[in-house]
Amino acid sequence: MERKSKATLEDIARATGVSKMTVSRVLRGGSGFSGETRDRVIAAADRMAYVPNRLAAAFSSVEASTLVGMCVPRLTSGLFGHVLDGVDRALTRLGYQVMIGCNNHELAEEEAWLRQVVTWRPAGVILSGRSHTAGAVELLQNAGTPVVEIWDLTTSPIDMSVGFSHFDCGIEIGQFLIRKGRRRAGYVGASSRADVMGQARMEGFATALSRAGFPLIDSEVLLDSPGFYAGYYGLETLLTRCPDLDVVYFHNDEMAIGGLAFCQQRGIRVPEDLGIVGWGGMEAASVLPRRLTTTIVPTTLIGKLAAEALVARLKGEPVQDVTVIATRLVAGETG
Amino acid sequence: MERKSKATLEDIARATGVSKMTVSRVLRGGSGFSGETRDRVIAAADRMAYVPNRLAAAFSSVEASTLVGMCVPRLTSGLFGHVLDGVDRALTRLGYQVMIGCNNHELAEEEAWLRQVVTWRPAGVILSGRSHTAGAVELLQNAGTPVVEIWDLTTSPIDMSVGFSHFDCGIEIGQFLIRKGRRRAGYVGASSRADVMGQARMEGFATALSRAGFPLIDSEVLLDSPGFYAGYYGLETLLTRCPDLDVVYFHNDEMAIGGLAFCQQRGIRVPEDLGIVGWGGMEAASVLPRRLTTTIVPTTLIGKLAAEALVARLKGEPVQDVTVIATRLVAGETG
DNA sequence: AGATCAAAAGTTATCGATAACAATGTCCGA
DNA sequence: TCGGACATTGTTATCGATAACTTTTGATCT
Repeated sequence: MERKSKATLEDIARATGVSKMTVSRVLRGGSGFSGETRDRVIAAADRMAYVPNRLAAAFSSVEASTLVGMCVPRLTSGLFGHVLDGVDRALTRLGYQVMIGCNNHELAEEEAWLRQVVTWRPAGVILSGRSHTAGAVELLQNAGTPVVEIWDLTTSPIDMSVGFSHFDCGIEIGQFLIRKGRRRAGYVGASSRADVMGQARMEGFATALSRAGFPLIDSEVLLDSPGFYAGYYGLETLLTRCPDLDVVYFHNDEMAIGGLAFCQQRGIRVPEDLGIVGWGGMEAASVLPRRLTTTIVPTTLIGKLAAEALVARLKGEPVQDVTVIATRLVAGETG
Repeated sequence: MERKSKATLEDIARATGVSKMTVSRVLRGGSGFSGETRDRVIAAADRMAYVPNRLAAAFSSVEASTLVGMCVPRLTSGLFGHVLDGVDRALTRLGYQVMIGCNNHELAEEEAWLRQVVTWRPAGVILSGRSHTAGAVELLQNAGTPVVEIWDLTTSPIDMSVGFSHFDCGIEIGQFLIRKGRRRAGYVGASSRADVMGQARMEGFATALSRAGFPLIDSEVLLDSPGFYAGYYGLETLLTRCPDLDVVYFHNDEMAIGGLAFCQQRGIRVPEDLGIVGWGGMEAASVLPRRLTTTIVPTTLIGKLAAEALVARLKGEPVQDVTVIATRLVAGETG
């Protein structure tokens, strides 16, 4: 497979009898040329199957980059798939390209990814979470590009932040369950060391319960990926230790569905014998026989707003540093 | 936020007292320098927080690009999330960066994405599916970069292919159901116009049934995204027309689970009254009360092999053009 | 008609790296 | 001690676009 077409601005310029600067101006659609030249240039570019070289463009002028880096904790998570989709749609529409990365919930991997990404001199970067290594922060500050931290709200972002408080999600669910009369609550999670967000939800949950006078009885946090199996076996382990819990809050919906499966298996009635509460708002959850009690996170919206904030900053438009996203508690039938 | 560090090879060269070519050689880890120079250069680069400019590198020599474009039909699909993960892990490990795109199952959107991607002069491109617009194919041939088409097997790839036959998946399920004694089968799908792969599975399914003498009774293909709701309502519609079906094959697992939910709602016993069969191998499916009958696709593996094939070609190593991936029929308890 | 000014087009320098080639220097055997 | 082989280093040109500046053209107005 050999590169056939390799027309450059120069070639088009020669073919049209103008200078390559004029060609550049025409193709970027600015001003400084007559209608007649424009037509001739465009016709020539078309005929010669001209493919612009954005490498050269981005290289010659920092502002010309249309590359945005986006790093998520996991690519296989349903939630982040939607975030990514929101980002990608918005950025594609606005003429940008997305370079992805996945940090597996490890800050060090995020930094490693960033070190690669900044070599491409991206126009901006979107990160998930508000915790980063010192090296990562320094790298970004030196790069001088706009940065949006999403998902986990921070009031003192590196640059901009679009997200919500995981702690508050936990608080809200805790208060809700107390109102529903639950008194003996447990928590089942699963995460790598560095997952501060699930941790924050659990802490919010525990805080709300304590304030109400019925503290969290026990929790089981597996060092595993937070999926269906972890929910199933996590609940089993927790109930073995504390058989008399009356509600369990899970790290996410996948795990809660695993928990539901365990209950069904053991003949534990939900919600009569045990309440099951998830988090995140997974599509699957809505067609379960009983609607899952959970918190819905507007994932696509977060992605979209993050992308738009980034582009606004790039264009020099005013942007608010912190965008708070509202999550929605769905009462469901399992809590 | 201002760009602070902007050290270039030139700066390091000056600081070290060598030429920038020598610095370039050291930092790329080739040969042609003494151990002493290497240490001094590396120390200087470190001290000056040197960030290589891959834009300049890729620009000056075509081989230097470590950028790979990857286009999937949907970013929110669980299956493609895993494919993407497989690709990303493999490419990251090998020192490449991934630029993503999403075509929403529309060939025209794939071409539009490609037009943007090739301007970055990527080292290679991974596409999903084997159908592409004429413009897209021409673009790729002119670009002269390696291309891997994944997911849907083609024996005459643009360049390389890693995938499996959707038609054969349908055949296999059809034969399986006939062996199990099913005689009155239906199909429920959902897709955009251009989704040839779901179409291929249905055709394989219908072919197997016809060969056995019990042709496909009816099918319902919604113009909707192939999710839980589409499965639920698609089955409802199909059963209204043909109440006496004894098995239904769904476009994918999500839809099959929607179908299961409908059965549960209506008191239809599965698999006694009606068999429910999915496709794809969704994690969630494995913790359902009854294990879903489905075909498991090794998504991550496909991504990994596609990435590795691409890199092998880039390094000039021998690569087989077509890699056939085995899918696995899981008998389950719902078929 | 000449002055004025804006639009249209051209010129030159530059971004930061790499390729290709040239120029040293060093060591060793003949 | 000479010369070749090889390792080390330097020089020059180049990739394709854009920024900033200059020149030309043409229209308008007094």
